[in-house]
Amino acid sequence: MKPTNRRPLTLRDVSEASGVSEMTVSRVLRNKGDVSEATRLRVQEAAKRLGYVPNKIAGALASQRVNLVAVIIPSLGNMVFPEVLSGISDVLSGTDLQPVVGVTDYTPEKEEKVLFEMLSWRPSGVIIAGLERSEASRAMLAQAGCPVVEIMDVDGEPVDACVGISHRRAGRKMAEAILENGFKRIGFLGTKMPLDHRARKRFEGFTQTLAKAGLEIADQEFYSGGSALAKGREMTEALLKRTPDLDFLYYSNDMIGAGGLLYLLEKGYDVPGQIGLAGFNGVELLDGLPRKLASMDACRREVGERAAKIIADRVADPDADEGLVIELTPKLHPGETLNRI
Amino acid sequence: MKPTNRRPLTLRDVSEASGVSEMTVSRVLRNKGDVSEATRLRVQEAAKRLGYVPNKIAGALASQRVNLVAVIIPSLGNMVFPEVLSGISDVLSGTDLQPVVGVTDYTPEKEEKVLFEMLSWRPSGVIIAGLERSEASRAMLAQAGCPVVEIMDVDGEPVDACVGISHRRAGRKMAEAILENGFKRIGFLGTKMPLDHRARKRFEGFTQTLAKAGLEIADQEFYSGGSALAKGREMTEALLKRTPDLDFLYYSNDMIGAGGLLYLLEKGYDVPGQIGLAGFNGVELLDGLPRKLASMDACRREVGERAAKIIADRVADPDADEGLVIELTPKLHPGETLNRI
DNA sequence: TTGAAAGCGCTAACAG
DNA sequence: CTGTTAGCGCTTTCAA
Repeated sequence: MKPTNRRPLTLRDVSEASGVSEMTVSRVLRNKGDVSEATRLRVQEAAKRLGYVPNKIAGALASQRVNLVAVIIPSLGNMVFPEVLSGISDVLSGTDLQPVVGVTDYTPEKEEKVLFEMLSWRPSGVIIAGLERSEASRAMLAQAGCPVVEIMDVDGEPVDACVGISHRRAGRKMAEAILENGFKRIGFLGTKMPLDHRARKRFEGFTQTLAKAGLEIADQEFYSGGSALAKGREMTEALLKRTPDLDFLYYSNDMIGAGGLLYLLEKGYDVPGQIGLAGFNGVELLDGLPRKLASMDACRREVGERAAKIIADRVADPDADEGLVIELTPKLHPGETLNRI
Repeated sequence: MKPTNRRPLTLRDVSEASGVSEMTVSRVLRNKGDVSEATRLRVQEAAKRLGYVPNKIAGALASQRVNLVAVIIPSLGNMVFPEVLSGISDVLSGTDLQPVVGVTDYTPEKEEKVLFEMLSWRPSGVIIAGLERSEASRAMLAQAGCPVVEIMDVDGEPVDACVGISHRRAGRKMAEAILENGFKRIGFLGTKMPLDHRARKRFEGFTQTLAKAGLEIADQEFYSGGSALAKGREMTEALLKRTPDLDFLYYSNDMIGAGGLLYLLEKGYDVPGQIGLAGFNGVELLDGLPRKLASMDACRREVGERAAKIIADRVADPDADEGLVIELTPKLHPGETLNRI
């Protein structure tokens, strides 16, 4: 089967093939307005026979409406974002809206570019991760003329609506749980990403609560690139070599936490008796680990669902929910690496 | 910062603000044609000051060109596809083309829908996973009037171009390696997905090679849904409980393989002395496992890169590479769970 | 180097 | 229920 037709078909072709006016053909193809059953059938038959695919570009220009929702996230490799997407996608599939994904690689420059590119298609809404961005990006969002939902974080000033958790609060909560369990010599392992503001806020909340208890991070280690699982091992080894008396390791994500856990169990550490562990995100992966890693669930699916809901509602009624801020509560999963009974 | 302007700006607004004709404004904004430095600056200043974002819908309709490449894949949760995407994205970022992702959830119906939806935006090219699809989908691709690259598999009849590995060959190759190492009682663990044609073909190639050696799969187990790592554990346990004398387990993906590996090591099995293991995909994750799982690399990144290259070349020159088929060679990574020296 | 006119393929609005 | 008439905001083409 080889490409046959260079010129894509137009409404006119269907109109001629069916002997019905373009306008009526358009009505049939959009299920809009009343059309007699007879004409409907003739048109549908002709459209299908010819293999007509409507031109949404022309349709969008004429109707001034585009059923696309721009979804802008930092990365797809993270497991976290696909889950948000799937929440969005589930909700939107109940409407006629369609998500379109753009990726920023955690850089404000790329974000600006992607945002500009997507807005130039005049989407019906924008869902975008985080609250920190360039002035130019904020300006574009403010002028977009469509609903904007910033997601995954609520610690900051949204342009419009906002759904997420407070990462500062999440960091504090984890610190409290660790302190309650009597851990004192705490190490931190994270990513070398100054632009991951959510990780930064968790870290701030974490250290802040430790400080209140008169403690500080005893040692820390950062990585970038490579297999997170392998890096978790390496960093854990390096950290404990340098500071052997640590009794707790707080990882900025579950993947490196899992690597650390595997390493410690292999080396015969008593977890959590001798050393406690916790990660962040509550990823599904944890279920298969030899011991369940403590973590905190960032409500990723729900974030996606709520954000999509806000867009859908606003598309239906432009005044609904303007500037709405939804703070979700991250749940602590103590797993088997945090509680010393 | 609140949304200020309901009506998005048009070229005309910039034209009026700068005192330059719409046409010349358009030229400046697209770097097309000769414009005097003076006018160029005035226009750029005005556009930036107003925060003008061009309307690509109108532009695309007028110019009959869209710089979008439709990328259609079964899932984002799989880790495999984000890697392909990143290959595509890397290559396209060197052009003015932009990928747009659609997800089919491994169903032909959703694929048909997504494909129709994307084609109705008249993309410059289509990259789509797999070779098996409904007649309607094939027809749409054939009529699309743009380059089409089917990826990840070469065992079948492409509509146009094609880049991937032969999964049948991959299955055979793995079987050969297993046989060479003297394993005889082989179990298979996979997903319950009749529509995952690539997994099916690997399985066929695998059993076919076993058959030539007078062997067959001794037992098998399938799963669907849930944490793949956890499922890998459960299935492994179930399989060995039922058929304790297996000496090799072939997993249809690395994640369940990793779960199985963790389970076996925990239970004190001698791997690969007592029982050998292999997965498929060569995911990065494997580097952090206690013992490196044997696997086979599906060249995911390269597949993405090559596919994007084909599209880019064809956009530049419509006659380039038509119907090109590129078969990549999957590499076997024996890891530490296959070779008994 | 700049501008004016004529659509791109479709749909809103109105008339029959 | 069906058709006609005007654009949507931009770019192509041609003229100045």
